[in-house]
Amino acid sequence: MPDQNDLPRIYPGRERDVTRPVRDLRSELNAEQAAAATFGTGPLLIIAGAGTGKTRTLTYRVADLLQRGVPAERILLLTFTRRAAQEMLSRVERLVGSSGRHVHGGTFHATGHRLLRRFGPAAGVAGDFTIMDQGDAEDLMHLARAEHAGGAARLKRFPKKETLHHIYSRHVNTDMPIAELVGREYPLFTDHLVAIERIFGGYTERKATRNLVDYDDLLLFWLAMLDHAGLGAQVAGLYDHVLVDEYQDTNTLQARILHGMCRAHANLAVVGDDAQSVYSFRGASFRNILDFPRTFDGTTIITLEENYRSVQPILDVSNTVISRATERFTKNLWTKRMGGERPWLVAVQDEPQQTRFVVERILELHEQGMPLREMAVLFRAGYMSADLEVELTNRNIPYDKWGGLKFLEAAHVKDVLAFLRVLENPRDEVSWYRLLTLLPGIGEATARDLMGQLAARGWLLDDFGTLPAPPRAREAQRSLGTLLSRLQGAADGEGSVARDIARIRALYDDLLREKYDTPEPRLADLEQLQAIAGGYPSRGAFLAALALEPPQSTQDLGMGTEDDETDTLVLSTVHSAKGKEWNAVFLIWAVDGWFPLSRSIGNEEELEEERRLMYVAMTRARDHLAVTYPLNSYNSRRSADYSIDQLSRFLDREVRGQMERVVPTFEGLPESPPAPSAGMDLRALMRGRFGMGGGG
DNA sequence: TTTTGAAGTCTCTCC
DNA sequence: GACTTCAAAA
Repeated sequence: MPDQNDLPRIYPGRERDVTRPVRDLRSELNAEQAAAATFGTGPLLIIAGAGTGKTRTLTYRVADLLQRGVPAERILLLTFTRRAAQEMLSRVERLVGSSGRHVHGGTFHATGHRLLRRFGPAAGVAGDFTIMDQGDAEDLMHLARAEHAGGAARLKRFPKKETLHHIYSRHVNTDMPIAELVGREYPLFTDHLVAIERIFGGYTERKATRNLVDYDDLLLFWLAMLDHAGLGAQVAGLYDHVLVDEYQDTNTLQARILHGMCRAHANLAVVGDDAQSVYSFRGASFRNILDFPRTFDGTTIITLEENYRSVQPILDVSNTVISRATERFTKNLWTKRMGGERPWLVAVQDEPQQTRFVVERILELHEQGMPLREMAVLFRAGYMSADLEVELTNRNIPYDKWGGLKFLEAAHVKDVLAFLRVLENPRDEVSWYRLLTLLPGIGEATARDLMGQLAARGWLLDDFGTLPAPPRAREAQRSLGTLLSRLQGAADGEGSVARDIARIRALYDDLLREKYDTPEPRLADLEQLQAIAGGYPSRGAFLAALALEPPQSTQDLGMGTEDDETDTLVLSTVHSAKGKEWNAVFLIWAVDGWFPLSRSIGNEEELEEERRLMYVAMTRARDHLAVTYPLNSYNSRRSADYSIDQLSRFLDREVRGQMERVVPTFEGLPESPPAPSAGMDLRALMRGRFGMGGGG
């Protein structure tokens, strides 16, 4: 591992090396950071703006605790993503040496999972439960809906499984009564409240009898364990210090868990920035961070405002954008990084030109010596990078995409995993449903009927082959039955999961080839899945890891290789980019309806969240920021039309005044389609703008 | 009654 | 471009 900070390792082992002086961590931080890092005991709230050294402060606090003699395994560090946890723990390790390795760190969900595996059996939760991801949970909700909706589901205006799951999850995470939630967010469905609650009851019941656990349950059971008469004290007694990153993205359920975990000592340090709260769809509320001092008596508040990341012009624009927020609590950021380039506001004609501008500017910066890994292209939603990805591939520019549609969400990958999951948990109804409907001649109704019979017989895998399937499905049923029985008997061990997948594919690949015209990319996905599986000792370990730590990007699938070695451009949704920084950032599709997304327009709260999201996007940049907006876009709804697009409403007159307007010319590149005659001369819109400046 | 094919309807963010 | 809904076919 590269020791970038070339810091001496003070703690080679668990014992402090008394021959070396204790490192003065204060000297490496500013006054506020140092106060936070070396703060003693009791609740601590650190309000930290973008780029103010939030991670650094938290990392140093962990190091300071270790230096003060707190055993590493008595420290719990909760982060929002697994990426953040890994990064912080490796920084701690660089700072204090290998003792940092024993700090417990991870996401709330991963930590809840670990505790549930360990303590669940004592609280009546079977230890071999299967974790459902969101898609699985929605599928189970679909089954519950089919059973419990009654006549209501036949109506047009009845919530879909995704909506039901969303309502359920919000209810669980925020404590808001279902009636209030539905009334507030889905007034259309208030007539169906009784049916909705009945479905939720059925969903919960199904989870229990099928030994399934959804993401929310990982938190719910954690809280339940804390409230448990026998276990509570044991679980709460695991840690002496709890630290939480991105506190503005926690919800009330998580706050209650923290309250329970720290009830004996109140040694809870949280870091957050209300201006970067962008996960309200998950039940998070930036009010949570405001309520912190009220929830935890005697809270000390420390505010970090000096930004070490961005040059002043980038900070100016970001500050102006966020200053329009109707409610905010942190102050403006400032920096000593004076000078620097003003952010570019780039008007392009259409998507192909936007793509071309981004690619050429990236190549230009790259030729000037900036590594690709120091640049990122950000966008509001995963699908918005499609055109760019094609072009990057054509030009052989390596990139790594974060966020957006994930590998594991692809139907064919889920299909193969369903085989493994049924083997691991024969009661896993969601996976049975997938497998059964895969067979010819078996649809939803027959699948439900067969599952009913399977349940009646006690979910024995070997019974599957004897079930009365329709004649068309007989042959496929027999081969599936044989396969499952055979795999069930196979032993775990080195490479066993990859071997299982190979056997599954012997059956499944043919189905795949029949189903799709071009099965090759999907077959390649399965190839990769098989390769990843090679690194796990058992099906259970593999499945749990996939649910909680999904490969974050297409590159991550390349297995354990350190990404630092390869120079790769990052494409990312703004959400996935949070907490990261790059030398040059391109924000594409800064168009009203795209950013902010049109569905948020008209809803004040959602619009505010979009604004914060824009702020997050801009503050990722250190030296260069370019915001691009196509003047017109191909509108798929009315495919013959181009629409004239508006620049994002967040880039108002004052913001634009702080930016450098740029219109790329693309001389000698005639492939670009001419502007369509939409009744308006688009070039007229561009008139009065500056030429492409600053470029070299 | 159940499955399948075709037209129609949206399209997000993450553990 | 993926998924739901509707209508016809088995």
